Amino acid sequence: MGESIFDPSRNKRKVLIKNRNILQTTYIPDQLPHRENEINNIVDIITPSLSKNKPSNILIMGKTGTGKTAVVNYIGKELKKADPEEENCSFIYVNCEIVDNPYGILFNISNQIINNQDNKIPFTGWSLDRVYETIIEHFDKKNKVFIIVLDEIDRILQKNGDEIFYFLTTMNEVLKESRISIIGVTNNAKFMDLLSPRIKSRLGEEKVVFPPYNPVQLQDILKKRAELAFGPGVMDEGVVPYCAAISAQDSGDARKALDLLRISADIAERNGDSSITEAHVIFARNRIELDAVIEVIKTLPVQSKIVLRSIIKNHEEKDSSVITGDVYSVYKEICNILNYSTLKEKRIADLISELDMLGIIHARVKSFGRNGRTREIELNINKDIIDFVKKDELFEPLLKYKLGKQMKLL
DNA sequence: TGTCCACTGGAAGGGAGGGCTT
DNA sequence: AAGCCCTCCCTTCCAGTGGACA
Repeated sequence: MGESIFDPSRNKRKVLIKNRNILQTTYIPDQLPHRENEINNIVDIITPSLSKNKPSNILIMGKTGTGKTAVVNYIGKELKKADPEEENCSFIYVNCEIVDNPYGILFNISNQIINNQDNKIPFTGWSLDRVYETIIEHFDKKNKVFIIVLDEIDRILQKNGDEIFYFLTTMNEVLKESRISIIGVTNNAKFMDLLSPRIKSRLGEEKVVFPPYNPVQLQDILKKRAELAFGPGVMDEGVVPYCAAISAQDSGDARKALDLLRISADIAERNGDSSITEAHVIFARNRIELDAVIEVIKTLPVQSKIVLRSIIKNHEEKDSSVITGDVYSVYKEICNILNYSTLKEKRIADLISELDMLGIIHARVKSFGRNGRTREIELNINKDIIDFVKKDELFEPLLKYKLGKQMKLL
């Protein structure tokens, strides 16, 4: 019997994280420090639901990492405590970042209210009208209040307009027994302005704004979580204040602060270090930034990758401004070499805008006078990430072609 | 002062691909 | 099998535009 490769002595790692779960951003803590006002506010508004009365619709606004989602889910949990059998009200949560089309949202809602397999709505195939009517039927059967949370609600608007909101907010006029109430959650301060007037007033009956956490509050939040997640003496004193300071600088985002703490702990653990130090935090900060961008790039559709590759090529070959037209001509050549179909100019212009929104590039519209008006495109990623893009196996054929040398336009 | 460039930004529509219904 | 429906990706069309240049 030989030695197993899983020899215990090989694992010199010291366990620093007692309860990893608590540091995840999906974790709903029992207490949400510094959000008491917001919680009270919302509870006041939706309390009538416990006696089957329809609460006002609410729009929750606040920057990312200000605890909106956590608060909403916390309230959902508490609501269930107050009404365990869901006799008077049910809480439905939909994340519109994941499902961002009308059918998907209605499908998602229906899944949470229909428990009988046979009556389920299929995930595609039906007309919206039929889905809508079926949902109403099911709502009405239950005779209670449904509180529907639409998290990241602005995502729907971007792609689909506001028809779906009209659907939802006018449902009460058709419902006989039940009532529904919408809680919209958004980090887009201009969301309201983008809605048509008839929907604006319905959706925003009540507004609750979540201000960013200040450094002291952030520190407090981190400290409470850290106490639960780590054993005693595992963390240097300066770590929490440091994480808080960094995150406060980057706009008071508690999620980022928590990530920072978790990744720092991970790094320390993996290193076999016996405690978490500020050095780990610095390390973690760099890694988070890098990982986030790389993840985005990895998951880019092929055509977008080719566009990005074209932009990089342009920057390597040109001293002057890189504009949409430049990108397009290189894009076409790359497509030819790789044997991919070439999309039209308009589509590429749109893909460039998307890369801009993802933060991978900066593309701003600029007029070059007689030379027209178009986008001036800058890269917004560092050398390491550029290399990462170039090494994508998708672009392997380019190596043989000495791309650029033969390009007429460059 | 007007012209004109190289697009932008918005809208509308096609068609492939998912799947339901009859 | 034929007919619907919804979504996604893409094309086509077009009016609009900031500013260098004549």
